[in-house]
Amino acid sequence: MVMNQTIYEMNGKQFQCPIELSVSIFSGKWKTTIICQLLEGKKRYGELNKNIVGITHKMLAQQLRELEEAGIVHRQVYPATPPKVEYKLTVLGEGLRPIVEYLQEWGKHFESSMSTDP
Amino acid sequence: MVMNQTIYEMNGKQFQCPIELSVSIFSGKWKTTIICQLLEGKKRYGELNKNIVGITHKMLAQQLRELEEAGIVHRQVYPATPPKVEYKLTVLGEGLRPIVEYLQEWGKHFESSMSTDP
DNA sequence: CTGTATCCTAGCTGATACTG
DNA sequence: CAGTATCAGCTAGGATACAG
Repeated sequence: MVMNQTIYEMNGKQFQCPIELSVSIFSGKWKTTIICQLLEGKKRYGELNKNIVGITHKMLAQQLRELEEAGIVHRQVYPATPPKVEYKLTVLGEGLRPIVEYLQEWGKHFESSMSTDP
Repeated sequence: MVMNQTIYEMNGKQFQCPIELSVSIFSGKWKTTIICQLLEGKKRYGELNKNIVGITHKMLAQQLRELEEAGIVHRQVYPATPPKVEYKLTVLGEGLRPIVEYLQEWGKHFESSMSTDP
């Protein structure tokens, strides 16, 4: 059963149900793309920047920071020159895999219904 | 396996994978709340407006329209005075139920990790 | 290589009033 | 009852330049 009416709060934002909270986690233009990337495994900052077409330094850094603060992404710094930073999903982040896979299935289903339904 | 790099297009917006497309469907401040409501069953406009705390006419109408255009919500008008309009999920929309339920579970898990993790 | 800091804009969102 | 119209504010996102 799907709940509602209860008010959840996090970082000053309010949510009417846990689902809103979850969705707010990967709302943001690049969050899902980043998560997709990291579902493939550990990645360096530069790799992400190269793989994710169109993203800017600012947005990549910012969205990574938000994912990190949410406890979804772990940031590993190797002190060296030049610096090396690796990002990977936390256990919590890995828990998103089934959702992401289901979203992918549903997205494909959605696409095909678009061509036959309108 | 999670795909990427392929470009999907819909309504002029571009997506790098089906997941982005899916997420874009229920991104929007009230979309998930509306979907939650309709997962409980058919609802009238006034019911939604009453149940969803804080939403305005404009946003409710607008988000419902977008969900309708995406083929997630069906709008049934009963010609009468005063008018009566019912909204319900389409088959495609019902397909979101497992996602919503998983998001709820994950959201709760997320909450508890917030209190023990930081 | 891995970021910050600034500045700027489009578009989402809300308040309010009006309508069939 | 179930919307639409208009206007205004905020904020997410992008371009660009700078930095450790």
